Amino acid sequence: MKKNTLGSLIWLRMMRFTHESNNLSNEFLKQFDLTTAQFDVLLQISIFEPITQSELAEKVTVTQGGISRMLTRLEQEQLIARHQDWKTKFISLTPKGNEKLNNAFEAQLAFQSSFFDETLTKEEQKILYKLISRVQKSSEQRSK
Amino acid sequence: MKKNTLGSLIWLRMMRFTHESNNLSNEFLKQFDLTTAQFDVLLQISIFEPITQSELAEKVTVTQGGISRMLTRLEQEQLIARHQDWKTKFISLTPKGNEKLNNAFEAQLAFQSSFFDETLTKEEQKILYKLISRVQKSSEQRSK
DNA sequence: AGTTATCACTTTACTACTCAAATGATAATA
DNA sequence: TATTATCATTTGAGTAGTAAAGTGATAACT
Repeated sequence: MKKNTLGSLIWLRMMRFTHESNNLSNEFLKQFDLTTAQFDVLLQISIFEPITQSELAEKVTVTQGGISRMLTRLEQEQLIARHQDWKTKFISLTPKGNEKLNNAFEAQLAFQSSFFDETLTKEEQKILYKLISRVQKSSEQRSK
Repeated sequence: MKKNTLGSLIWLRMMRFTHESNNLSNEFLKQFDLTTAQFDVLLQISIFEPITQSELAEKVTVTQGGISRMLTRLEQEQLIARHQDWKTKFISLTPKGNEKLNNAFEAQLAFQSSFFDETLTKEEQKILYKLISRVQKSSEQRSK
């Protein structure tokens, strides 16, 4: 019988949770005709616009190529605009994109929160946030 | 300025962390010629063998179709065997698969653990495990 | 006995990602 | 002014996942 470490158990639970909740979130966002990834990207743009593609790629942990294709789709749907300045393309939300994000925003945040509100007290959530933040920041460092 | 909820902040951190650490893990497992998903599947098989494909699919949160392809690949590399009994295929590790898993096992668990050992005390890890377990179990319920 | 239902698994068509080579606009150099 | 370098973005080829239709072996009716 193989012996697990505490860390590996945490790792497994987190992987399962993010996978399951990502699926549920995709299902949920269908009503707004969005995917979880698209919501994430639109939200980041709304916070940081105007932002370049490479900066955006880094924020959402997708490769350059991935972002390029993703934005092409979002541009086709007229949710974002790319304004080229020399070699850099600055991304911003169109009014339509902004409206779509605003429509989905509250519902999606409530949806995300529900996973934690259902099972944890406010105090526990604060603790969880502190712990996971430390872990995430250190893995972010490692990724470079 | 949009207002985040605590839950949505936790959600984002977790998504980022699992994505980053999954990438790092894939990189790490290259030395064993495995992906994170394959390691996960081989480990589940070693624990539950003989196991059917649908049971396995549920354990690793991949669809039936996904598992079917994945196992076809693993079978081609002779890491697993499928033994058909009526309509059900029972999956088990081959000696080669078992050896490969054993080779990678300790290193991979140490690797997974390192994310938490680096930043959290043993006590904090226990707390994190308890909290994330509760959250994951409830999302698992919802997935059905 | 012949038809229909069931059920685990496979396959098709599609999507979205990856890496790495190509593109294209400008800057720097000769 | 022609050539080369730079660098953000795009694109080509490949991989791995999904949903849903298809397959095939057996069970269960009529």
